[in-house]
Amino acid sequence: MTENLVIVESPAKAKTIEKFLGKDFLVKSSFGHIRDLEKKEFGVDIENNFKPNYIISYDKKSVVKELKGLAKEAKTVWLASDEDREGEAIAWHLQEALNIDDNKTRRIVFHEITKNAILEAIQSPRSIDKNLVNAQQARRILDRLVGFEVSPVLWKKVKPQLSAGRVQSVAVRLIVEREREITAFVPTSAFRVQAVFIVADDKGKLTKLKAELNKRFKTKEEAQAFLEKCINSEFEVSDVIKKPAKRTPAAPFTTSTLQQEASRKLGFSVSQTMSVAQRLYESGYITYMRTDSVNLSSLAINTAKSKIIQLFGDDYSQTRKYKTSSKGAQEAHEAIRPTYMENESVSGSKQEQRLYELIWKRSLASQMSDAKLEKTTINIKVSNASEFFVATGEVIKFDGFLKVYMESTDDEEENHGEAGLLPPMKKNDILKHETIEAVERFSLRPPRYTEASLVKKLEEQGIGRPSTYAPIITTVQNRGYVVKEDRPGEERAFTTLSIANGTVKEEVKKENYGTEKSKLFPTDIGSVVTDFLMKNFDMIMDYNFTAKVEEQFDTIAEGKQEWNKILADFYKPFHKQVETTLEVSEKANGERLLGTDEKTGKPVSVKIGRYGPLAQLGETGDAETDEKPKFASLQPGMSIETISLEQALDLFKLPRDLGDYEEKKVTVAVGRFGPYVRHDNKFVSLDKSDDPLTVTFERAIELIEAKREKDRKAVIKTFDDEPELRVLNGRWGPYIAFKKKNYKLPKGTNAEELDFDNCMKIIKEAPEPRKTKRKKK
DNA sequence: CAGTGAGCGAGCTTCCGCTTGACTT
Repeated sequence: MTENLVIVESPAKAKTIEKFLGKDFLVKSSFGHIRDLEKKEFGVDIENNFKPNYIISYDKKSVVKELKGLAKEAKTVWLASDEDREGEAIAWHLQEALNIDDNKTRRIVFHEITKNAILEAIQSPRSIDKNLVNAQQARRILDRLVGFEVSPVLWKKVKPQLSAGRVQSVAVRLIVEREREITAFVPTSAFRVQAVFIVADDKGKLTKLKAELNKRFKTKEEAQAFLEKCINSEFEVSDVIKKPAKRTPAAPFTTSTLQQEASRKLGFSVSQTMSVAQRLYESGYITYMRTDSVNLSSLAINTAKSKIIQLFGDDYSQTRKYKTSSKGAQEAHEAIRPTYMENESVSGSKQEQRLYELIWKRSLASQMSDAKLEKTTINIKVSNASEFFVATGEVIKFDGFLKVYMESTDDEEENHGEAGLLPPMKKNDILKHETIEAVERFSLRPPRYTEASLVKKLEEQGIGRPSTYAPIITTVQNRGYVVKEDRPGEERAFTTLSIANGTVKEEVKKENYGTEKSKLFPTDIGSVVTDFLMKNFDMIMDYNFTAKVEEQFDTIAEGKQEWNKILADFYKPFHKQVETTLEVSEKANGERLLGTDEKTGKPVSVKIGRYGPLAQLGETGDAETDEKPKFASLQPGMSIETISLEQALDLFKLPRDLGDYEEKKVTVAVGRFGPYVRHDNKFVSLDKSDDPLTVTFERAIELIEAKREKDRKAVIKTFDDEPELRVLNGRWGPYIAFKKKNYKLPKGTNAEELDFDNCMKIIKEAPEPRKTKRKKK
């Protein structure tokens, strides 16, 4: 029998701690929360002071059973869940669910997984902080009330199966509003003037110097006038200004900053980062990856220091303590850092190695000295004009932390990176110009969110927690509110002016802009739901709602307020909104009238239908003519908010009848899988370059014939005795098709040599397809 | 797999935060 049972949240943590504590301690894990509100019948008795009804979560039954047995045998049970609201609640639920006596329960906490921290914790146990637990219960119950009262309103007023919640609805709102800012954005253009000067040094060696004019011109005429003045101007250095500057390293990683940097530097998605980090954590290479703390243990700071001195010398070391600035941080863990700072790399997959290296560099850099720079600004006056050119350069005098790590940024500004060292120059030097060019540049619209920049925004607002950032991104996409995709950019013309042979030459060039990769776009349903919620549940949709209720939860944690009182205060006005909305609110479908079809004189509108966004031609309920309206689904990438009348009318042109081929109709249309040609009940996808609205009969036949040829090649073997049995060539190589089912060939089979008996044998021996319990759709 | 959009009614959906695997593609 073990004297001491220690329960932590994570199994990897349990393993580490067990080593520190020795044989008198058995360390087990609860795998997070073990109980939650009952889902059926709400799980909260609102009439009865919001009494929660907790049940053991389905997938925790065996864990709880095991822990219960161990707890019964142990003399002392140490509840060592995290030191935050959720951790305290886990400890309390454990005590309740495992039925542990108060006098044999000890509550302990530690912020870092080091031997000292753990031994110290064992020396100073406390009891469960019921106020903190109550703050968690209030949080949990409030989220249930919001989610389970508002979602059904959406089912009735918008569409079944939709969801709303304190976090997800606000996340969608951010994306919807950003998209509308982008739609409303009107770019302005201005002419930026850049010059390349030739500078000669003492020995007559020539170097180029790029400089930009201190002013942008609003019109082409102004830019032209300036360039004309330049033709006969002299260019003289009027100022050389040198200023020292410094840069400071960024704090070590939290979950949110790790997700951002892994996205920018390694191109990882938010969930990819988390699963790679999880593996590093389980291998013992890094500390816990779900944290909002930037704190490093003194042990880590010391090993980082000696590593830095060993690698780069004393000058590069500067120990620092970082403070968390993000709203609502609970700081139960350390920052994310290598377990052993001295390990520059670890074994594992390529991804694991790259993420580890990123974490190692960031952690090490955070304990290094500032980089010292010298910024040089050179002003060059133009004899015939009042404007002047400015060249800037930056020289690193001492690299400090930049030796290992440089943080990236999200901005899409075109000219990153300053020029490095400038050629030596002094006041009154006269410069010759190589080129002077005025280029029309357009203002930038607000950027769309990436997964990582959305996480950053949410964290800034105190919305969501490190353990939920990745799931939030998944949820809003699974609910169909948001899509992550690439979109092609558009082409636009811009004007350039340059000096050539003593005159100003004008050219019109083309550029692509607005190309998006892996960005978050709202869907129509996302926009409609957001509008509906904004109109009827402004309280929940307020960006400050979470911050406000967090303040309330804090007063509960401090013992200044009763948790049921806080909930009652919230629930009263909230529930009234629910009832009023159910009563008075119209069904929301985002309907928008686009105009009238000139041919038929009928109205054209768009809205969200049962199966998604659609365009409608004509009106319903015309009893006299008994004429039903025409419907057409919107195509991917179209939105009911931005579609034009012409685009909508185009949708009704499909399916198009192209004529007869082999006495059967050839039609072209757009289906769920894109544009296709249909002939004799067979479908052939159109090429990317084909437009279903204009594709010709000849081209359609070409596609049909190509498909036939391909199908012929797809059949490797048929059997006279059994027409339903065929050996086919598919996307993943040869396979057997038999009675509508497909069977893969055992490795090393030569498809050409298969005979009837071989095939039947493979079919017979094929493993039963496994049962799947897919939740989605 | 290449559609749908009338209307009725039964039965279902849904939240946020802690944790990992066990599942697909």
